[in-house]
Amino acid sequence: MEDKEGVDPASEFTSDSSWALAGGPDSVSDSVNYFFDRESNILSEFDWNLQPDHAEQIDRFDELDRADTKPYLAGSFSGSHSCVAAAAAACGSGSGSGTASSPAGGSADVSTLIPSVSSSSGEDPSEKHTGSGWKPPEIPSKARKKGQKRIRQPRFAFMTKSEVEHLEDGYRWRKYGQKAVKNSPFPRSYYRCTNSKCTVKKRVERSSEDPTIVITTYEGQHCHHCCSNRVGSV
DNA sequence: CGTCTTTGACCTGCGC
DNA sequence: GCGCAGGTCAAAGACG
Repeated sequence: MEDKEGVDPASEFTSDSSWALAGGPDSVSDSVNYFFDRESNILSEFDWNLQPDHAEQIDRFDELDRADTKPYLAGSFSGSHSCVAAAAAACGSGSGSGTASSPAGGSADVSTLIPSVSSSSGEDPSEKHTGSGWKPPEIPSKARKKGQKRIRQPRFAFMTKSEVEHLEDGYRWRKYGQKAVKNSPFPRSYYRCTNSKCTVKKRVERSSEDPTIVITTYEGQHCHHCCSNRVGSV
């Protein structure tokens, strides 16, 4: 896994069956594109200091889990849930990393940000929890995992040119796992929002081709106010 | 003392 | 059905 280099994680996003390049007319609807047209604005409204001028330096990649979710994506973006997903993504992006112990805050040199959005299933995000954030009253976690299908929440990924992996975004995150990923010498870190009621998760990994690029993927939506869990206001 | 990171094991999904 | 890879859990240790 770790000795297989040559494939950029970003490529996996687009080549993998569960990750499709969005933004194209044959992959998503106009409504989705509409959203993508505005995504940078959305991010800009948060803490991320997006620099559109640099956005073209790196291929944008979006995450769409399944073909059958596209209709949902399209419809939702023009509806209400889409806004939730979008806002969640933006919220996550504008709040994401920044673990209390992360030094990223000041040294991160964010020169490039390519936001992307994805939606996995059309189910209620509030029901999609496999982590400690959601604990069924009587079903053991393991039993639940066996009997309940894992459902992905809307995801939002973007690449950042930074020397540090953990970019300060205002929210507090707790690392719950790290795995070596195939085709990449760099491990992937898994973070979860420290807010016990929040289901947002984040994955952080470096591009194998360009170690200076950090790929951050947010999944889910903050169930609390974007500012309620921030590390130091603003 | 509380919070967070680390790390190995386990589980699930997916392709062959 | 099997094997691989990704994702999550949970115990233990470290740190402030």
